[in-house]
This record gives sequence, C-alpha cells and structure tokens, in this order.
Amino acid sequence: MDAIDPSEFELKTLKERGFVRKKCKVCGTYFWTKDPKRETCGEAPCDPYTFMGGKKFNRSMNVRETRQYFLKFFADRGHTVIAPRPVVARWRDDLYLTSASIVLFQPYVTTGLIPPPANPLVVSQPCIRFVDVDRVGLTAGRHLTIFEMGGAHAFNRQGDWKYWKDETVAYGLDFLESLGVSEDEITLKEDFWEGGGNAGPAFEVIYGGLELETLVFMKFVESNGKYVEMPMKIVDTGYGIERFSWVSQGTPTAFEAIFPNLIRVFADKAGLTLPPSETLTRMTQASIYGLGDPSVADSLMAKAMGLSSEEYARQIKPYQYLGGLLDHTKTIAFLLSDGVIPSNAGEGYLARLILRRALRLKMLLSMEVPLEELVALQIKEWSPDFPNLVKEQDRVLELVSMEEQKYDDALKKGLGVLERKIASIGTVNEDTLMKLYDSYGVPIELITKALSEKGVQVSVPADFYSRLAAIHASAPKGRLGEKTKRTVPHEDAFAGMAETRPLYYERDDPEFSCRVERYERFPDGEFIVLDQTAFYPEGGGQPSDTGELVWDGGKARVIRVYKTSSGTIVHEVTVSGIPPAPGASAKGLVDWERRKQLMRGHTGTHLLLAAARRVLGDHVWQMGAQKGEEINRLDLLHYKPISREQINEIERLANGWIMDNIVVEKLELERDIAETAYGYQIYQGGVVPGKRLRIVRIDDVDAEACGGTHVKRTGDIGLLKVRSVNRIQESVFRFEFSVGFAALKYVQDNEEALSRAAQMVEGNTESLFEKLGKLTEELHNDREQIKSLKSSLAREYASGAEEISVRGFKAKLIRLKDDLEPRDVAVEATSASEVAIVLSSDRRKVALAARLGGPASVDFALGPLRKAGGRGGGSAKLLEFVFEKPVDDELLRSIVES
RNA sequence: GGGCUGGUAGCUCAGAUUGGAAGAGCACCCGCUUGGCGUGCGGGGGGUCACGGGUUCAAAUCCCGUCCAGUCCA
Repeated sequence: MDAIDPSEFELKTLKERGFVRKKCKVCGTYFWTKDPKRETCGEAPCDPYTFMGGKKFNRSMNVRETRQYFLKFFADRGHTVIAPRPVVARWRDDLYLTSASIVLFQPYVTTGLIPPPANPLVVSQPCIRFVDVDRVGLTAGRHLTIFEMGGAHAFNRQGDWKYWKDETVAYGLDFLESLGVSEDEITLKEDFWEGGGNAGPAFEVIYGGLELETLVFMKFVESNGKYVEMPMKIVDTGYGIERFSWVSQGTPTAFEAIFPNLIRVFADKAGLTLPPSETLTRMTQASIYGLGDPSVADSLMAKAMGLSSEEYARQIKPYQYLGGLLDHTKTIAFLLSDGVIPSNAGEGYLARLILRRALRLKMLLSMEVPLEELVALQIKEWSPDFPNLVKEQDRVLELVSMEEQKYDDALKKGLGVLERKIASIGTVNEDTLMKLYDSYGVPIELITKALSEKGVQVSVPADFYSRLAAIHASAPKGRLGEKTKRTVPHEDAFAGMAETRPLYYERDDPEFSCRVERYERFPDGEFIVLDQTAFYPEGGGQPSDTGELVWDGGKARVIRVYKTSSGTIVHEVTVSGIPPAPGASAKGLVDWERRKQLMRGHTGTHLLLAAARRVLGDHVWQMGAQKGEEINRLDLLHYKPISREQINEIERLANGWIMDNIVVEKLELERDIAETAYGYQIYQGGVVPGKRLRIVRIDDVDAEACGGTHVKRTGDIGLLKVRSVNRIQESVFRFEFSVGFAALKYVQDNEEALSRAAQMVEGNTESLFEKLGKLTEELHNDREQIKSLKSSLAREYASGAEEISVRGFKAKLIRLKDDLEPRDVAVEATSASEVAIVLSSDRRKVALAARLGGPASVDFALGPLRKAGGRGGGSAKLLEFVFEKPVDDELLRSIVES
C-alpha cells in the first residue's frame, strides 16, 4: 500500500481533545499526542515500559473481570454482547484459526451480503496466532499464542449508519479514562491494517509503552490484488484483554496477571522458585530487546539487566520457559477441544508444532510431569468461561498423551541414530545434523546436549536453519495445476449469460422440456446452454449427470455438465444431426439409473459421516468426498486407527437408518439461523457461499449445507457397504463404500471370490482358512526339502565328477544334466573339493567356486573366460559367466587347467 | 499441499557409496557350568531383505512404481 492519506487520521475528536500530529524520531511513525514536546511514539522499544511497578489503573482486574468490564463498557454504550465462536474457524475455507474478532464476520457480513447478528456489537473472542510464537516468554507476556480480543464493531452502510472514526476514537480514549488513565499519557500511532481480504487505516492506542487497543477503520476490500473502497464501512476494534488485565494488576509480567494461580502450580511442578518481583520487573523492562532479532535478544537482555550470561541463563531463562509453557498449554487445550487433530501434514501440523514446543519447554524446565497433567490444569482454569473445554476433556487429554509418547519415540529413535554414529565414526558431520533434525525431528538443543555429554566437539553451523530452508526451497515444486479448481471449459464464452433454472432440486424426473439458449462448437468439444435443465452440474464431490437432448432435426449425448460462477449451466455434448438453433425447443432425458446411484451415494455419504461421528466421536470431520456410480469415497479426520469392530458398527448404524426409511428434507435457511440450529458442523462438506443455505436434513441424524441431489427417503439407498478403510495420511482415513445395486454387486463378487478361492484349494468356504494355513506350511516344508535335495544332488554330482587339479588345488569339473543353477551346485560342491567348476546342461553358463575359508581362489579364470567371449564376473571365491553359444568343453578345460 | 528419511530374524539395528555365498546384539531352544536361580561357555532354530516391475551373468544393494511408517516445511 502506498502512503496513507494523512487526512484519514485528522479527526474532530482528536483536535477537540487537544491532540496534535507528530512524527516519531526513532521509528518514523506518525502519531497523535496531547504533549506538543513529545518526540517519540510512546510504544516500546521507542519508549521504555512505564506501566509497571504498581497499579496504574484505578482498579485491579483478572482476565475474567477485564472481559466483563470491557463488555459492559460497550454494552452501556449501545453495543449488543454476542457469544464468542470457536478458535477453529470452521465457517471459513480461507482461514484455519480465529485470529481476530473480525474473522467472525468475514466475508459475508463485511461484504454486506448478510446482516450482522447485531449492530453495533461487542464480543470477547479467544484468538490464536502463531506468528510471534518465538517471542512468547521472551517478551514477558506481551506476545502470546492465545489471547482474547475485545472487539467492538459497527457495520455502517448508507441508510444504516451507526458510527465511524470520531466515536470509535472517543470510545477508545474514554475506555482508558474510565480506568483512571489521563489522556496526556496516551499516544495514537497511525497505521494501516490489512487482513482477511480487507484493509483500512488504523490507530494503535499506546499507554505506558504498550499497545492496548487497535482501532481499525475498515473501508477497503481486495479485488484482483488491489484495494478498492467498499460500500460498507466497518469499525473493527481490538482491545487486548490480557494486556489491560496486566496493567490493571501491576504484576511484573503478564503471566502473573493471566495465570495468577497456575503460575505457582507450574513453578512448583518444575521445582522452580520464582525470581523476586524486582528482578522480573527489570526483565520486563529489558524485554524490549526481545522485540528485535530473537537470536541476539538474550545477550542484549542480559546486558541490559546487568547480568552475566550465566546468571541470566540460570535466573531468567527458566522463568521465560515457564511463561511459554503456560501460554502453550492453554493454546493446546483450546485448539484440541475445538476439534483439531495433531498431524504431520495439513492443518494438524500447527497443533503438533505447539505441542512439541510445549514438550521442549517442559524438558528445558526438567519437569517430570506428563504434559497431559498441565493441560488438565488449564482446562480446569478456563472451563468456567469456556465450557466446551471440559466437555471435550477426555479426548484432549488422550491426544496430548499420545503426542507426548510419539515425540518421545521420535527423539529416542533420533538420538539412537546419533549415538550409533558417534560409536562407529567418533563424530558426526553436518549432513547428519541436518538429517537428525529434518528426518528424525530432534531439536538442535537436544543434539548439542547429547553431543557434549558424549564429549564430541561438533558445532552446529550458524546458518543451520537458513541452510535447511534452502534445502526445502530448492526442492522441485509439485505439479502445479493439480490443486487448481476444475474450471468450466471456455467459461469466458458463456460469461454474461443468464442463470440457468435448475430443475434437479424441485423435481425427480428424468424428462424435461427446455429451450436452447446457445450452441457453441470449439475444437475440443461442443457445448449447449439451456433456459432450464434437469442435468446436475458437477459439484460438491458429485459428478455431473449424463443423458440425451433431442430437438427437431438432431440430438446430442450429454457427456458432462458444468456450472459457471454466475450460475449458467453448460452441457458438454456430442451432437448428431443438425446442431440446434438458438430458441429451438428441446427435450432432455437424464440417465436415471446413474443419477439414482449418485443420489444414493450422496445421501449415503451423509449417513456414513453421521454414523462415524456417533461411533468415533464429534471431532470426526469430513476432509473430502467423491461420489461415483460404483464407489463412493469419504475421507474422515480421526486420531487413531479405526478397528474392524468400529467399521462394522458404523456400517450397522448407517444401514439401520436406511431401514428406518427416514425422510430426507431439503430446507432453505438463512445462514445464521442454520448455524444456530445445527452448528458449524453443517460445513462438513465445505463452506458454501451465499446468504441462504440449502440444508439437507435427515431427521436428527444429520444436517449439512449441501448443493447435491439426494434421495427422498433413506430407504431408497437400499444397502450401504463399506469396501475398505485406508489411512491416506496421518489422522485421515479414507472410507470407500458402495450403495444400492453396486453394494449388492460388491457383496456378490466377494462371495464369488471366496468360493472360487475355496475351490482352488479344494475345500469349502468354511475350511478355506484352515486349508490355506496348511498349504502355507506345506509350501514352506517343500521349499526346505527342495533345498536339501538340491544340495544332496549337488554333492552327488560332485562325487561323480572328474577330479582335476586347478592351480594345485583339488577341483571337480561338473557337467550338469539337470536344470540346476550352476552357481548353487558349485557352492555346494566346495564342501567336497576345494574348487568346483560347473557347466550348465545347456553348456552356456559356467560357475566356479572356491571353498570359503580356504586358500583356493578362482579369480585367475576371470581374464581367460572373458577372453573366450563370456560375460560375467564375481569375486575371488565365486565366478559366474554366460556365453552366447554353448561353450566348448576343451576350451573350458584349457582355461581352468592353464 | 510439498520435501526428506526409513521398511533386513520375535525386538534394536548393521550391510546399501563401490552389485558378487544374508549378519550382530538382545530374546528363544538344546547342552555344559551350578545345590538351585542367575551367570559363564558351546551349539542350534528362526529370513518372501515391505510388495511389484526393470537393468545385470549376478540385486537386500542400482532404476521405476505401489504400499506402509516417521519427520520437516507451508
């Protein structure tokens, strides 16, 4: 963004209250202050922290009291309090975590498509951000991965204007004043905020060196990479609940303010005595150096505190680790209880990342307690305000303990590799260090610790991480275009056409009448657009319908059907006869057996998902789905292997609902009504755009936002049979299943296969496995027998063979008459003589072997055999050669006897 | 979504660069040692070198694919 227009910040409120605009002589930011002599913006590190060392507000509030105070302040000023949402942003497909309160309203409220739940409104929203995860602890609690954002929002549009900049700034200043802060101590930094596709000018409200509020005037929306002004003008404010609580309590660091009890419990478990307040206060003062480059932060902070690096490491670092651990364990509790499953790929990696960071901090603090116990304490601490935490407690704790076990295993494995490396070559090279980290997941500090314990001098290169990043960056990029959404062919050609009226929702009839709007022929295909159609266009994992179109003088086979973003449905066809003229009336006929299978599959998918959630738990989430005439696919999120019994139970539940023949309702609901009635789980199949949602509801079994076609009653599915369940990546399981006739066919095919297998082993299906067990055993025994027969046969050949002398060693010259491997016979024959020369029955293969452990060798023959035209080679003890033509007996003799 | 490792005896792993007669430790079985247990010594059983192709006279080893597992990054 170019420089912001300064007039954006010239507000009546500020001028009336005596604020003037200045430029910070340190960071160059423009800011507003009542002190005309002020030269710096007020925020650390341009200014020192001054909010510590005593209570600066007129009241002391813990986090809950701060939240309540904040909500009441805005409720008293006409704002409606709304409930916070989960930290996992299920209602969005572009964002994973709730990172700000405005996230709740993007994109549909911010674009004006649907009205806000109230206006103006206020919410205290738990938010998770990982951007500053490196600084948590280092900055005394200024940075956290989880925090509550107090958001006061107003959504303004022409004809419905609430309030804009002046009132927003007034509220911001008044809020601080209500806490006893004088306006003289406040500065407002000019800023430009952007996120989630929106942007606008903003004020950062600074007190005592700390940013306490961000007041954003959202007025731009991103369009084709540029920001354009949008009709809606949104007040988007964020009040740092934890920071206000911190300042109000006057604690040395934020951790004591946020976790007044837990900090002591955690410290106890770590056997750690908390440093005296004065020390911590000095640490917080010095922590402005934690805002810069993290790699030098510690040495700068130690210097600022007047401590040696040893004293700093002993007194200060453990406290920072403790703060990090307090923060991380809270984040873990919230993340996991909202349904995130730790994983090595995809979104779950974020959860694993924070879990492993917590485990590392625990290690650095030499805490022996299981992480599970610490997370349980967080759940207990926060569940009065967030009851979902305790509801999901069992699963959360199970996941935490599984992750700790997993990490333990990984580290043991990695450190074992390191140990063996040291034992064998005495040291490790940089490649091994990289591999230990990249492939085994051993953190660098553990590697260095293990090395120094072993007394091995290896320094980790300073550019370790950047080299690692370079390895990852130089890796070839994956096939592009695979991820790109399937687009409508020649979409441009159909732009601007009217929406096609879909008939597939309102009627269940393969036949329909229509009018041809357009016919286009391109080198790669022919396309027809109709005024209305019963052909379902592909979408939501359901493939498009096929069928026929007939008009006067011609007809067409419909191969595939697409829907453009503007709602025009395009039929890809092969025309025979005369192409249709625009305006011609036509008749359509959908391949109904196929469509019926697809509808059964789609409704079946909903039932299977619902059954899996009943059997495995509410955390189960759809990760993808694809319908097909024969086979349907459903990928589900789950954190441990799914047993045969569970699969059977899921199948049984789904088929029970099928037998109950439940009505499948299709409802049109307002988005927020649907969300309230059924929860965010309506987005299992993906987030659907639009103001109103089509909800497919199967009594109290399942309700999902879905644009697909469904059967009328569950009984129409007939039968649902799971064919296989495979883990396609960690924590994602792919169910393949069939419905209706395809399911029946699958069962029949299986039966057929089983009975054929039984026939092959000359048994019946009952005795099949017993029979197979016997056969396997026999096979094994026979193999052993063949082996021993071969060796006795070889010994027989050896004993009957002509004995000659080769290089002074006793040798046997064997000519095989059977189809035996010369090599095997030669090896075997060395038990009878020191050297064996074996010629195959077709006289094209020669093997020479010398007895192991003896002085004899056969490498002398290498040259002559090669000279004679043989291809082959081997070792001093074993040679093997083949010849194009049968080898002459005399030639062989001359070679070996020479 | 992308990258990097790995899969060899019941277990932990070596062997893989440089293709040439499948290994070690632990566990198991037998014998000796001992009053007995442990120990020590000696011997033994146990292998589709994940699976499928390819290259080669010859593949655990090299190449391609599949499956399974781990890990890092976004």
